[in-house]
Amino acid sequence: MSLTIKDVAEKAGVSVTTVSRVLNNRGYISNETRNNVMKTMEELNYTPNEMARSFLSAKTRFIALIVPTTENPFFGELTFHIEKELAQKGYNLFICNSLNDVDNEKKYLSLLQEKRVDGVIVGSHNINIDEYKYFENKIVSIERELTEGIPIIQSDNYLGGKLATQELIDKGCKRILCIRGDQHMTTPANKRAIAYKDIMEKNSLNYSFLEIPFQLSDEEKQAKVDKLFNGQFVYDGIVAGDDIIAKMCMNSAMKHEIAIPEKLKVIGFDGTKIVRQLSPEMSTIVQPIENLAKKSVEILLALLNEKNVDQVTTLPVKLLPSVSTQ
Amino acid sequence: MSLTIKDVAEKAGVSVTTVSRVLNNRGYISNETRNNVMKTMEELNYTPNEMARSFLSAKTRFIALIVPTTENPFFGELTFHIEKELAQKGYNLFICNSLNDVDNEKKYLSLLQEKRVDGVIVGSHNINIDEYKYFENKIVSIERELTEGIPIIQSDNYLGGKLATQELIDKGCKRILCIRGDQHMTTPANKRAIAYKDIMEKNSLNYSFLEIPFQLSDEEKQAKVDKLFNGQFVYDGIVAGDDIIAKMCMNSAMKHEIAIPEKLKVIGFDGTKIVRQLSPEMSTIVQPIENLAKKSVEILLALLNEKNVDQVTTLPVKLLPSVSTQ
DNA sequence: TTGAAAGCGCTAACAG
DNA sequence: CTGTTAGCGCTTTCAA
Repeated sequence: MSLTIKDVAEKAGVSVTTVSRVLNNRGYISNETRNNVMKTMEELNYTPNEMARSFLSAKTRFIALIVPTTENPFFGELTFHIEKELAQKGYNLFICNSLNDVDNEKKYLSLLQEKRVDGVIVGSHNINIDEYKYFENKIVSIERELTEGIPIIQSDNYLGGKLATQELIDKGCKRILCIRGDQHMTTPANKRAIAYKDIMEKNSLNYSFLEIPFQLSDEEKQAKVDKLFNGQFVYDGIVAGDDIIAKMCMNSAMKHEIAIPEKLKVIGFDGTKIVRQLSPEMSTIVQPIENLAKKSVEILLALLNEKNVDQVTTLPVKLLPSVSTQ
Repeated sequence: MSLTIKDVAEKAGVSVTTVSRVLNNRGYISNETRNNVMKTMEELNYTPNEMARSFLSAKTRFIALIVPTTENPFFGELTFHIEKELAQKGYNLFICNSLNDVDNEKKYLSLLQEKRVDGVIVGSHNINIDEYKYFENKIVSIERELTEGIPIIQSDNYLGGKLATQELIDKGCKRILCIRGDQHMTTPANKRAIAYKDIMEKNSLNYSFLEIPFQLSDEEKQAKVDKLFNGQFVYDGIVAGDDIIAKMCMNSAMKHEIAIPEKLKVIGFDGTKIVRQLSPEMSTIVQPIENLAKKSVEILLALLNEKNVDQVTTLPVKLLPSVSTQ
C-alpha cells in the first residue's frame, strides 16, 4: 500500500507527531527538523491520506450536487460553475443525477449521509422527500422550494415571465400561448406562468396554458408539441417553458409552414451558452447561471460556517431578443 | 455528532462486532439478535459512517472524471452517462473540470491521490503530465493517448473523418476545408484530419486545413472563423472540428450571404443530443457518447478488479446527414 | 521544541 | 453464535 506518516517518521528519525506538525504547519518546530521532514516526504514521495484526515476531522470537503441530469445544458452549465467555485474554495464536487426520480433521489440522500458529505446543493425537482431534514443547515436549493429553513437561490422568475410575455405583446402578438411545467409542483418557475397571466390580463388578452412537465422525456415533450401544431393552431405567440421546448415549437412550426417570426413568434427560457451559440435566432430569457452557482456555493459555505444567511436570494434575468420575436 | 456503531451496540445490549455483523451481513448471527439490532438501528436512525469504512478498507468507491469542462455538451453528456453507469455499479462520481489547463490538471491529480479515489477516467486534453503514472492500473482515458499502459476508449475518428469528407464529396463539393484541432497534440481526433486528407487525395482534390485548437475560448474560435469568412472565401465545403465550430461557420456564412447548402455545405462532429435538438438542420458525425461512457466504466472497473482489459477500444461513429449538406 | 499515547468508527482475526 | 482486542492513518492532548 501507499506510505504512511509512520514511514516518513521512521525514515526521518522523528516521531509521527512531528511529521504531523510539519504537515499541518502547526505548533513549534525547529527549522532544521522541518526541513529534514520535508525532504524525507519528498524523497519518499509521500502523499497524506485525506481519507484518514477526513475520518478524524469528520469533514470530507465533499459537496454533493443533486440535479435531474447534467445532460440538460442548464444543469450542465450550472454544474460546471459550481464545481469551479467549489474547487476554488477547497471543496470537491460529488455529482448526483436524480433523473427526476423520487427513489433515485432518496437513494442518493441516504448515500450522502453515509458518505458524510459536508453539504448539499439541490437543483432537482422532487417533492415530499422527508430525508432532506437530515441535512439541516448544510443544504441549499437552487430554484426549488424544499422545506422551511432551507435557503433558496433562484432566478427572478416572475420578471422572466413578464419580460417574455411583454416582448411578444410589444411585437404585436395577440393570441399567446404559455407552455408551462407541471402546475402541481410548487417550483419558483411557476411564477413565470403567473406573470404571463398577469400581463395578459393587464393587456386585456386571453391567456391559455399548455402543460409540459419538465420530467417528461424529450420524445414525450416532442409529442405534446406536435399535437399542439397538428390540431387547429390558433396562436401567434408562444412563451415556452425552456429553450428546448421553444426550439421544438419552432421546428414544428416550420414543418407546418408557419413562418417565424411573421406568423408566429416564440420565446424561450434559460439562455444557456450552448443555446445562444447553436440557436442565435431564438429569443430567450437568460438565467444568471454563473451567479446562481456562485451564490449557492457562497451561501452553502456560509451556512457550514454557522453564519446567518438569507433565506431567499433572487437574481435578475435578462431578455435576449432575437429573430424569433422580431 | 452522529451516532456510532457503539451507540447501537449499547442500546441493543450487544457488542459492536455483532452490530458490524448485521451491518455487513457477514458471519453467523441468530435471527433474534439480528432483528433486535436492526430494530435498534431503525429506532436510533443510525447511518453507518462510510468514511470510517473507506478508511479501513482503503476503498472510497469514488471515481474521478477529469474533463475540460462539463459546460461543453459533449462532456456534459459524457458526464451524465458515466455518473449513471457508475451509480449503478455502486460507485460515485467526483467531477474535475481541468479547463484544459495543465496546472489545474496537476492540482487535481495530486488531490485525487490525497483523496484516495479508487479510479480515474480522463477525458481531458493535456499532455506531458507525469503524475498520471501514480494512477497506474486505476485509470482509463477517453479519446486521449496518455501514456503506454493506460487503456484508451475512443471513437473511430478515422471513420468519422472519412464519412464527413465523403458526404461532402458525394454532394458535389470540390474545395473542401478541414477545420482541425491543434495538430501538435497527439489526440485520436487527429485521425479525422488524416482521413480527410486521404479521401481528398483519393479523389484528386486539393486539401487544406485551418487549425482551431479546442482549448481556445469561444470568442477566440469565433474570431478565427470570422477571419476565415472575412478573407477571400474560396470553399464550397467545410469539415468542422466539432458541431459548435460548424455552427459558427454556418452563422458566419449566413452573415456573408453565402447560402447553405447551395453555396457551401458544412458538416460537424459530435452529434450531441442538444445539438441534434437545437440544430437539426446540421449534418454531423455522431459520436457514441453513451457507449464511450459505458465502455470506460466497464474497463475501469475491470482494471480495478485486476482483470485483463483491452488496451484500445474503438467504437463506431455514424453519419447524420441533414440540410447543411443537402 | 519534541514525543508518547489515546482515540476517531469500523472491521477482522481470534477466542470462547 | 457472540465478544474481546487490535489496528487502519492521522491529529491532539498531555508530558517531558
